[in-house]
Amino acid sequence: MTGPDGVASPRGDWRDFSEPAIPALLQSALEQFVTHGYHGTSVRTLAAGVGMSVAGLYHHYPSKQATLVAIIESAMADLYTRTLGALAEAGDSVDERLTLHIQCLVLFHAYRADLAFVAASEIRSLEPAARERVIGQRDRQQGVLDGIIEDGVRGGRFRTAYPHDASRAIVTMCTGVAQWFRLGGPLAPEELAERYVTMAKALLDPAI
Amino acid sequence: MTGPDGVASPRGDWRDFSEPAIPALLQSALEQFVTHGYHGTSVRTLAAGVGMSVAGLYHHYPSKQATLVAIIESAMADLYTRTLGALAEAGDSVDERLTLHIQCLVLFHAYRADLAFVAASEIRSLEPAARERVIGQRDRQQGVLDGIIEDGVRGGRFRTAYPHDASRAIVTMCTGVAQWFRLGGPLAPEELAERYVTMAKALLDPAI
Amino acid sequence: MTGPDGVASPRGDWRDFSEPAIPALLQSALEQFVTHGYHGTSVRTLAAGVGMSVAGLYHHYPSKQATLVAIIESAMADLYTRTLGALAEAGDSVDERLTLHIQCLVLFHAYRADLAFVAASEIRSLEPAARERVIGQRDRQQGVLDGIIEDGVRGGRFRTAYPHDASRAIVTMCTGVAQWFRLGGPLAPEELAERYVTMAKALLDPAI
Amino acid sequence: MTGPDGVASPRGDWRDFSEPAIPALLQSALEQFVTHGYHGTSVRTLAAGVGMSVAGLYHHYPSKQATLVAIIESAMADLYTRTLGALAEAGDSVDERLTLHIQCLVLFHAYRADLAFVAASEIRSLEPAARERVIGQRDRQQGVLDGIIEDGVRGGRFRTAYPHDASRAIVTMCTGVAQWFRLGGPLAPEELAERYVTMAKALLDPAI
DNA sequence: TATGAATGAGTCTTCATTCAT
DNA sequence: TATGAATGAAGACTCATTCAT
Repeated sequence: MTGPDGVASPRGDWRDFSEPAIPALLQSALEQFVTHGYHGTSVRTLAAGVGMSVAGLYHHYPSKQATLVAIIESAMADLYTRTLGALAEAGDSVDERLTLHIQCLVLFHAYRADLAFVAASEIRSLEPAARERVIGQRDRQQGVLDGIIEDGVRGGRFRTAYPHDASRAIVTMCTGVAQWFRLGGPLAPEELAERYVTMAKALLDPAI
Repeated sequence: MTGPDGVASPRGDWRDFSEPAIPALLQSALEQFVTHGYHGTSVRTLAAGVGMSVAGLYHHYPSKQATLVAIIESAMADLYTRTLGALAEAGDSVDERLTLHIQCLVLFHAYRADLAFVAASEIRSLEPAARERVIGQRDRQQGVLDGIIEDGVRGGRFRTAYPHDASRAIVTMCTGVAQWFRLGGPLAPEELAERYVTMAKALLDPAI
Repeated sequence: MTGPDGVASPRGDWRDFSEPAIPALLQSALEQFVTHGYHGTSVRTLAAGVGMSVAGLYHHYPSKQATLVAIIESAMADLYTRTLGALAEAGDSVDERLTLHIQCLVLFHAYRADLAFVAASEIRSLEPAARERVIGQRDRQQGVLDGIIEDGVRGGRFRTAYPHDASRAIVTMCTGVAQWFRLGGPLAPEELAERYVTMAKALLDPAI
Repeated sequence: MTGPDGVASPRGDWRDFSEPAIPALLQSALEQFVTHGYHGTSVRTLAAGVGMSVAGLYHHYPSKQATLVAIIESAMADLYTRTLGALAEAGDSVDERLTLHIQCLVLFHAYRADLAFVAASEIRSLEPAARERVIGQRDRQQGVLDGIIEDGVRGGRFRTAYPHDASRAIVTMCTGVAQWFRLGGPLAPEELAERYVTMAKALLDPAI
């Protein structure tokens, strides 16, 4: 994604996580959802988390459910936009597409661990309409790696005998980053992403 | 309990999932926890799920929390017991230890997907005492693969440059099986386990 | 009350508190009613108090209410029987009737403090039929002192200007013994009774 | 607040019971506690008593227990403040101190019978922290009469041979007023108080 | 915008009681 | 007698939400 002048803009770069992903109120809600889950969080503690009255909170969001929807849809949109950015940068090379896509996945799940975690774990707490929408977005997102691997297998670049299982395994291990990675630890997200690229490639291309 | 060949195996075969893991009441609770989460499940629906009155449920478990504790601790114990069985069977070979341990992990997360899922996702819903206990068990379980990989790297069997990240990635992809695998699908757990063994080995031993 | 041979018998003597007033089960219930009140005591703790199952308790008393009725009616009957014994012993002298009746009241509220306390404080917890019965017994009991004092005033023995208030004050201070007196303390019930006789007489016969 | 003569009395006159002692919500709760006891009263009837929903009640008090605490502590504080007022008015004379203190006790237990009754009978229903606090206040209150009587005996004004028992008896008969006195009956609290002063003095100063 | 007060429906849990064994 | 298992009703309390101000 490029800014109006055609120069890669911070806001549009899929590697840039300097801007907060969601407004402060949702960020506070997100932290509570991570810790106690959606159903384990009450509107009262949500309001307390932003130093607001309960009624005041309802001036920003019409319901507790609406905050969850806003959080999850923002997460899905953010990741998908970054994914498109990575793919655009990669061009046609399967190898480059895999590399940048894995990097994109790992960076997102490392920098936006909370957001990614809730977006995955609280889909079940969405009311039907939003749930279906989000499930569609999730499948579309999942399909990206499937497509890359299928292309790579067809083109002889990857030798895996079960591309679909490999894709699942790779997605799972990348999204799993959100469960344990903490910013400020010994490893920067970018280094971790490099390692995951290496592991994914090895996994797709077993020695025999 | 005896194995298929009549040889006594004191604690059951680690590959055997024919016996139900938990009593019917907990099984019913488990299914609701999977679908709606612990906090999203009420004792009313819990009781209805086993065709019992609410008060009747309290005759068997002193609290809703107690059912969660029973479920999670049973899961942790079951997996660890199987892990010990697999390691015992593997003997000293690093290769065999890795192979059987991965098989054990995948079989458990495929056959006991619900149990494994709740044991991982609802630790946060445990009250402090049980939570600490379970976290200890989880870390002990995690340490098993760490140990195998460290041994393999030391002995030259694996060439990975970051054994700890590789261990995390492998554990994550194996436990991730619980999120999507369904019994009765195209692939038997045993076949899936084979594939994961292959992928794990490739991941630990990249071409370069 | 005299035994079959006409000799004053321990069991019939209004001064004798050697026999337990109520069976063990009721005694245990009584203690809980004193500590937590009738509504603050559950059938489960009642059963636990006598080392019995809940269902077992229902073989002895048909309901929780029945234990309260048994306790209170036994208290009322015990006190009234003793009162009759004291009056019979006193004969016609107003002075002697007052003396022995006060002694009887104080001894009962000292020796049977728990019983007297619950009989007074839990009348409100009785269901209507038993409540009315007990209120009748209480009023009859109260009337005894009223009668003595009226006689004494009429006969010029007491100079109080408001016999009814004096009667209330004396009854109140005697029954109040149950709230603070403990057996085994520095004063024996019999000594206390002597003192209360003196105080009651002074109260009924002010200097001017 | 000013007395009838226009002289400022910082905390109100100890003889003045024209102001309600507690807010309407607590007054309603108080009446139910008198009739059914604390444990015999449910939050549902508590709410119904003030024409409010259960949840509405929790907007004002965080728990049922909190209403009991508020009631009892308000009773203890009210009585003690009045007691200090009476003592201040009495000056150094033992006779005057006794007179005004008895008057204060009787007026309080006549005008605030319900409050006094619950404050005495439901101490056992307080949770430990509040219970200890209230017991301390009760003992302090009890100590006032003990002190006056000790002074009177030491100074030769009272001839009782057992001042401590006499004090207990007097306190019991004064607090007992709350059990039977009803406003609007044949006797005004002030008249009753006069009579109790006379009886207490007689009791403390027996003819021989 | 913001909030204190309010609420119907729901939460988990305990109640007194019953009954088959 | 005795009891483990069970239950409908009620217990205290919290829920997400509304609304007058």
